[in-house]
Amino acid sequence: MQPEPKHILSFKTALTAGTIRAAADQLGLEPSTVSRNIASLEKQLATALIERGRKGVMPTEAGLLLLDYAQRQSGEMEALRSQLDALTNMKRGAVSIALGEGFVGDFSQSVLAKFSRDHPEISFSLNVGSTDQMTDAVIEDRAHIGLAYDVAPNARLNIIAHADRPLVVVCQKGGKFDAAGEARIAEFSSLPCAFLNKGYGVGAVIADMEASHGFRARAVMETGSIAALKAFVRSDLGITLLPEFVVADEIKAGTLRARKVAVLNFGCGKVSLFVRQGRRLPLAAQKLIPAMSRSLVALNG
Amino acid sequence: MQPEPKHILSFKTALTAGTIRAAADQLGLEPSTVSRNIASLEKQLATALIERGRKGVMPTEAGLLLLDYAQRQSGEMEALRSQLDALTNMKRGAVSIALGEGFVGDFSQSVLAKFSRDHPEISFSLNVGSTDQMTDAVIEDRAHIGLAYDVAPNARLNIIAHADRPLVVVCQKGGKFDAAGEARIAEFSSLPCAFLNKGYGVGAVIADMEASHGFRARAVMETGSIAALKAFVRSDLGITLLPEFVVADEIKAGTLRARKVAVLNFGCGKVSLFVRQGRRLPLAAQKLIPAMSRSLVALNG
DNA sequence: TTAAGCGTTGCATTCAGTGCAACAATTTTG
DNA sequence: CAAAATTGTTGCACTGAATGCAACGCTTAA
Repeated sequence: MQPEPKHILSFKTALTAGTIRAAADQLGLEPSTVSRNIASLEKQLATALIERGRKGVMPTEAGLLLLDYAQRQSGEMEALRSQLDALTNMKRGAVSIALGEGFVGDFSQSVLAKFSRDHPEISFSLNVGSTDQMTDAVIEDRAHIGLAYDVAPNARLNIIAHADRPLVVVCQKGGKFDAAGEARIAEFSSLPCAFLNKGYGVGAVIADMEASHGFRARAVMETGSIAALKAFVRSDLGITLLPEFVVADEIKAGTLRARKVAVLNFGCGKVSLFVRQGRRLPLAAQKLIPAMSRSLVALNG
Repeated sequence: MQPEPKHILSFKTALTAGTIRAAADQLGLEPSTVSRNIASLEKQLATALIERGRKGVMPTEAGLLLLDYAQRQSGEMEALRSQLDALTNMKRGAVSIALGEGFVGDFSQSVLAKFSRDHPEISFSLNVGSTDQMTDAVIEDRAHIGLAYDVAPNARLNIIAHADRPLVVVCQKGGKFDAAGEARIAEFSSLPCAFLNKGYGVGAVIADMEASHGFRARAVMETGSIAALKAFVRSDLGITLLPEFVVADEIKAGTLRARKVAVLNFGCGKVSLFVRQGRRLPLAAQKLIPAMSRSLVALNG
């Protein structure tokens, strides 16, 4: 076992003060207490630490060694406190985010980039994958914050904010499957489609739509990669269904076109920002969440 | 103030055990105690150290920092204990002395015997061998104090005292090689000689003499044992060269004769008392050194 | 819904740590 | 030369902090 800090303090003070009584005064204790503290230390270390003389106390060699140890330990403690301070003042910190596939480009280039500029000492850990994987990561505390599409209601998750982001038909602009105006459900059965897997929220929403609207899409490709979906469309092999913000860059660049589906509430998936129910988050995460939440609400408008 | 060791132990155990209850079992405490110990730590450091979850506890970032601190501190403590052990063993158990071969009889029967009577709680460890071995032993901290013949200058050694002890010719009194008066160099070439090895200071001095005075001794025996040299002479097989004090007992008993060499500064070797440069010696060694030094100075007279 | 397991809290108890006073030993002082 | 003063230490009564016990709130698994 380690020696008691009190004992070491008594020992240290006795040596710097020169006498046990002076140390007792300085510490606001009784000489007997200081004496016993040192004696306890000596018993624990099985060594004489001070030489008791007439004019006070002097350190033995072992005492000098212990003094050195105490000083070093004190330095370690100071370092720890400063590290801890840095942590609580958010001069440092690490936030782990579970991010749905589609958010990588959009979010890391807007919210996270800005937050990172404002708080350069905070580092991020991005965990990218399907909606199911993201919720699992948050539930099992592998990530502080989750952001995913169409998160299933879950008692263990606390949905902080959400935004309606319906699915839109995405096609190559000027390609074989390009068309103007709103898309009709019939197109899904006739045109070649590429979809995300079921584990992804987008895939789950599509499966729901098939069931509720009674159609069967002509799925020629199913993948876990949004990049693969984009490549599918860019190659003019068919169409896909995605939330519009996922392909915002391409639409702006004029390479892809997004068409709303002409059915009320079609693909009414939501983007959800969530944490684990009841989890106390680090300060860095607590500050990041409002920023992400605001950005999400902005998507609603 | 430093945190209590108990608290840190509770904290550390809780994290390694995974749950507070497991830690309580392991430490033989109640879960409440462990919980409170950690809470106290958190209060003192004003930081959350663990995340309380369903399946136990997990360290926060601050917790990881504290864990690192605890581990480092534990290492410091271990180092201190080992230093203390070494110190107490030196003090009460062993002042380690590296003793040149020739000093065994003389010194262990005078200085050491007296010192041992005055300080019965101190025991000695005598490391006997050649001069080179002795200096190495001191340099590498295998011995506290070294005493040897013809120690070469060495920046890592601190020569505390030295005494001129020229070599003398030693022969069997009344034997075939006995003679009166001073010895001449020519005798070394004509008479059978036994010498110490080069590693011994005596051997090195003899080799120097051969080079500087231009003769070649008729060495019929080279050994690392002074007892063997004495036996060589006692058996009347020839002569040897040794510092006089090595054979002081035999000369006093009248069995051997020592003759000075009739050449100025011949075999002007020195006996040196030395410690490692910059070494902080245990108290016992610090007390022994003056005694040995006095004895050495007495040899000069 | 029930059961089990987690960490936490309230309360009575205990024991280690503390203060007070007296003591032995030494130096300083009258 | 002896008394006073100052040193560190020890005996004893006491206080307060740490502990154990039991109950609680909460979450998860069956």
